[in-house]
Amino acid sequence: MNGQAMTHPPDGNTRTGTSGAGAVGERLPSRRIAAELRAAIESGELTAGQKLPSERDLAARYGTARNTAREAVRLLEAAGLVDVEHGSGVFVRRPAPLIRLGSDRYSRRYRDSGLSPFLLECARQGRIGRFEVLSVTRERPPKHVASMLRVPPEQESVLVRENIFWAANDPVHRVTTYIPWTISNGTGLLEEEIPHAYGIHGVLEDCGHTMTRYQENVTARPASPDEQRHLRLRPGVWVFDVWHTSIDQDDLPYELTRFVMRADMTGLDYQMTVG
Amino acid sequence: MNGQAMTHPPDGNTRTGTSGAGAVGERLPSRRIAAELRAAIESGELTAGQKLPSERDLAARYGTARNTAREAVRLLEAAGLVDVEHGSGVFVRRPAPLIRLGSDRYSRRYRDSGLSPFLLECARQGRIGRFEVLSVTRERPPKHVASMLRVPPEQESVLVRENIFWAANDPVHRVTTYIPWTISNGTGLLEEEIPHAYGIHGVLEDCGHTMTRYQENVTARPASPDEQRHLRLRPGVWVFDVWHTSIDQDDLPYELTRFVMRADMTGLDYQMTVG
DNA sequence: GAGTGGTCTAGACCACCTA
DNA sequence: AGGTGGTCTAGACCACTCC
Repeated sequence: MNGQAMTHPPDGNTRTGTSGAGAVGERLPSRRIAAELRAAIESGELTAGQKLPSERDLAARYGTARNTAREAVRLLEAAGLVDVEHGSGVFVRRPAPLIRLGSDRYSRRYRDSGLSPFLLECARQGRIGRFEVLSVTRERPPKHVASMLRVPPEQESVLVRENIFWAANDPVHRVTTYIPWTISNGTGLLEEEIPHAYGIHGVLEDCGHTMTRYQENVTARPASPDEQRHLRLRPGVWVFDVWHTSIDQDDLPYELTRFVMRADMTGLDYQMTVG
Repeated sequence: MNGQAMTHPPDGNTRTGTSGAGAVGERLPSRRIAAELRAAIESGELTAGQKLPSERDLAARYGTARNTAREAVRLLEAAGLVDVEHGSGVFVRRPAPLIRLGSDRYSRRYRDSGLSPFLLECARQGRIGRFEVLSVTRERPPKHVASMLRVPPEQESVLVRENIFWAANDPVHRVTTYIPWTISNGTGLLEEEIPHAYGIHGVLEDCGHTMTRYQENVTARPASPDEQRHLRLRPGVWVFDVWHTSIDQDDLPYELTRFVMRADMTGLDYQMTVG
């Protein structure tokens, strides 16, 4: 038999009946296999961490080519239901613990905790956070950054700090911070090691910029190849792309940070007052 | 020749040199094709809306099987770079216009615009928004909803409204609103047509609940099959999953809404004050 | 070394779109 | 009708993991 003219749906196979009714109605073999596995996962028949049958097993059970079983696994992976481990197998995904970022994380009441906002959130959630400094440079700002920070692009430069934020053993955020050179000059922020327990915001506060409000623009998109590497992302995982602007007591935007956060391990909580 | 022992990389093909250096270093044929197409897109050689070579073309050009060219297209699709149209071809994706939701959309200063928050944002951005009512029911609340709304789950019921929000011809949000029955009873909110120009929040305001603050919890995840249908999502597109809680002048959470928003067409803007 | 997923071949027929 | 993507077959070899 050749081609797709399927005349042998595995109607009599042993799985029918053990999985939910969700799998009924799927006509394509790959979708049908995926739907049955999905039903098994959602019904709890297959539990988190448990191993699925191998692709060769599935193909044999359903009487399909291996590629077809493989396609089914792919659908489940894209849906975020399973983790595929090269060489070991396919496993029902264990939901990753979220790092929840609260909108109060910059509040002055945490000023004396000795923790910068990200480390504070990690500590709140019982995880050990840390920073990795990728680079600290002085650069001409991109147009978008220059206009946000009110820096004339042809005149001034900005301090750029590139970081990875880690929660336990997972790299979760790729962070780029821009500060006008006129503000950061002489503060020690050009050093890798930040000379303040409270981090960048401690330093900026000491030199006269207190955060009175901030703005965050949130979008989401597929990760770039670069981000997939840095954040060790499985294929198909999206990222949050958050642009954060800090505004001081004089209404001056004095710091701009881009957070690229793996969207499968990040939550954002905002508490707003209505004016 | 069989198997993957590739001994004929298309080194002398005509594309080499026309695409960027980003394609160099890819060893697998599928990745290499994807990288060259990606480079062509990112360099502007292929512009938005333009058609890519057909899978059969690509396979011939690179001397691979069609499946291999297809895999390359798949990678680009997952990266959000192209749209695959069954029967017509593969096209460089035209960035979809974002609906930006501002944190001030519930502000009372828009009270007299005659537009509810979503329609307001559409109008601001020059698009025509509309609601589609899927269902209006009275139900026992899920545990999570009951606790948020402080409704004892075994005693009370909630009004549940299911909507699709449309921006022009795109379904963009799948919205579920929960209101304690003790609050919504007798307000006319059980009707499909909401008896107030300002929408649900107008009705609730008239019966004594003014929004003084709200809370939004934002996560993102792959769309469920159901959401893919309702929002007409291309494979691989994620959704924002936003739980919004409205809190009134007496600090009572009186309304809970879940927004499932296609993440490729939605942005969230928050303006925060630091306490 | 046995078993798993990762990639590839060289075909095939089906579903859809455009003309 | 002809071209495009969608799915499938029945094989193959490679890369990785675990015993």
